Amino acid sequence: MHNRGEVAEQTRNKILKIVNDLNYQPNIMASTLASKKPVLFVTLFPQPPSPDAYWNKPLAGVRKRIQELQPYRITAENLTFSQIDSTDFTAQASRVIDLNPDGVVLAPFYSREAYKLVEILKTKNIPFIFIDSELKNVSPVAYVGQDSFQSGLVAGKLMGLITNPARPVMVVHFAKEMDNMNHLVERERGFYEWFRQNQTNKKIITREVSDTSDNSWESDMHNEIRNSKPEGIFVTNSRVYLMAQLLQKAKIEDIRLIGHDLVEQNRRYLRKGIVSFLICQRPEEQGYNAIDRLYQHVIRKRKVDESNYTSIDVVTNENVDYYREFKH
Amino acid sequence: MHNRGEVAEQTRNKILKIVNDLNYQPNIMASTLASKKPVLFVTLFPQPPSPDAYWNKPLAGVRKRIQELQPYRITAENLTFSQIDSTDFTAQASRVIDLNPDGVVLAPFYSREAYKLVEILKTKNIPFIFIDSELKNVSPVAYVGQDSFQSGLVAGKLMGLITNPARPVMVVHFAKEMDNMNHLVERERGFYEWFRQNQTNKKIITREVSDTSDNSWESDMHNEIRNSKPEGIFVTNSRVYLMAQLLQKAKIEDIRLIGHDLVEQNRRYLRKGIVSFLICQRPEEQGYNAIDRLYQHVIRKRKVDESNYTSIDVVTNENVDYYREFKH
DNA sequence: CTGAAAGCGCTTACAG
DNA sequence: CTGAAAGCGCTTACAG
Repeated sequence: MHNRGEVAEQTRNKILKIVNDLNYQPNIMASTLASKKPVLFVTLFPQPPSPDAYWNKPLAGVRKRIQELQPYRITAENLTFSQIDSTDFTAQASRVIDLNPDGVVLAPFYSREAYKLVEILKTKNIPFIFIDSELKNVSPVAYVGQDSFQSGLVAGKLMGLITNPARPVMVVHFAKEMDNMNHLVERERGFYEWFRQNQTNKKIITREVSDTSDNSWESDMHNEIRNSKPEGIFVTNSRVYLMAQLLQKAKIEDIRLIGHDLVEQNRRYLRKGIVSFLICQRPEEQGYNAIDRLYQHVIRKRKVDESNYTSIDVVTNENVDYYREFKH
Repeated sequence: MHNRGEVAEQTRNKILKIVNDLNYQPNIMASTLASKKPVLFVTLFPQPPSPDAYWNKPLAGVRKRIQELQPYRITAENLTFSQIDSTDFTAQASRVIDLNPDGVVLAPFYSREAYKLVEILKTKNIPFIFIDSELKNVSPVAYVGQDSFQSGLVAGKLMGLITNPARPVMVVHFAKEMDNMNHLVERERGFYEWFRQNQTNKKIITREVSDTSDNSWESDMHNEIRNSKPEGIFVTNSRVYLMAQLLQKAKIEDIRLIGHDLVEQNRRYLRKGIVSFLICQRPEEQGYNAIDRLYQHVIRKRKVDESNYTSIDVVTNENVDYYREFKH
């Protein structure tokens, strides 16, 4: 049964039949108790720039599931890499390898560098799961994240509901290196697609803000707004609070704002009514699920669903309090 | 440590201090392995009238968590009672008692009868958790459900978005015995409250449909619609598909529909565009969480949060596919 | 290679 | 009352 040594094919089948007939289920409690072998999972996520930042949330979910799994002798090492320096990803990736983990949860933020890490994991037979975004053609154990295009459709619909069809709207990306940010592009595509299907003549423009290290982007954006006079702005990521700040400072009150993710600053602007909708993706649940699937696959030897798209939540002032975070 | 016999207070404290200093955590695996004592949880939910009906969903969540907890020697007995006959509740309640369970999850559908059951559970020291709705002043281990008033606010906001402020809207309850259906009343209150705060002059009327056993309600409702000409209808529970059916049959296409819960028929009308929004409450998650809390309380002896309001999800044609059910 | 013993960290029936 | 042994259902090092 444990594939120890050679057994005649016939005997093997006979035993397997009996096992099957008795519907034998090994007792995991007894087996983890008897086996002293500890299990190590490693996570590799972007470094959150502040305690309220988005990437703390998947980590909270990871921690929760790890804590629950503590009796199974599972521990985790949570590594992070710089969101502005791709060489740091490579450095952390080699730490991942050095730890020789039994499983890895990975946000493949820099795709080129991530492909290299995945290559090594595969040769070492270390199972891995993608979170947030995925690399194609590398067959991970699972992908846990959202469907960005579809969430763009939702953003489009909501924008369609709260703006006059005759008035223009704007899409804003706060990001550098857009090529690595496939998410944002997909959200934008979905947004445009909704209007293509439902309000063909809607006027939409897209702007990128790649540098927010000083305030110079603000006056540029302010001019842009004066020129194109949008009635609504869709910010494709969690940094919608930056736009909210700008509108507040400039005392612009007739522009509707839609953005992503329930980080603390966004929550505040949602409550003030400056942000109309936030589209959310339950990052804590994603972290929790990623670890759970690794556990199911590595320890329980069960097959897990390969893809796990989390729900696309529409959060407003009225229901925001019921999208609470895990307690840490 | 196991409170066996008498120990001098001093010695007791000394030991407890050492235990504390060493940060001793008992190993649950070893303890459940050694203890042959099985644990029985009982659930008592309304009987689902069809395989697609709402109350199958909490049950699916219950089953999922029970299955996960199987190695802990936890089993469950899932009892149901008739939604149209309160005496059946009492009959099933006495079966609950006869089973002498280690914990109970209870939907207190008929409040008077439920109070009696809770009374007995308390004298027998059997912990219980409410699901879906709760009884006041009986201190359950936890309540798992939604905030109905708040979800009414969400319904109001959405209705406000998709209807002209100058046009009337209608609230429809499909229910008999409204006094026992506090949920529906609270949802209605929240709905009115949103308009009170945001569109004071909005015209809203409420209608009750208590008998849908034959089709006679349909012509009555059709007349009602012809008279009051609502632009939108809010159905306060999962039976919004009945209204959708009526609108479809009568070929009425200019009325917006908002309702509750992602049952299969509602999903279909959402896809067809006849229902604009469904407000949902993750019933599978509620069942799952109820069992989990019972487990945390009974087996792990941990304190659990007393109330657990689930999120108020806004589901549209664009995001419906990502609110999937558990696999059974 | 393979059978049988020791041991994982607890609980509980039992002997003293 | 209370200490010490047996046993829960497995894994793994070990002897043959």
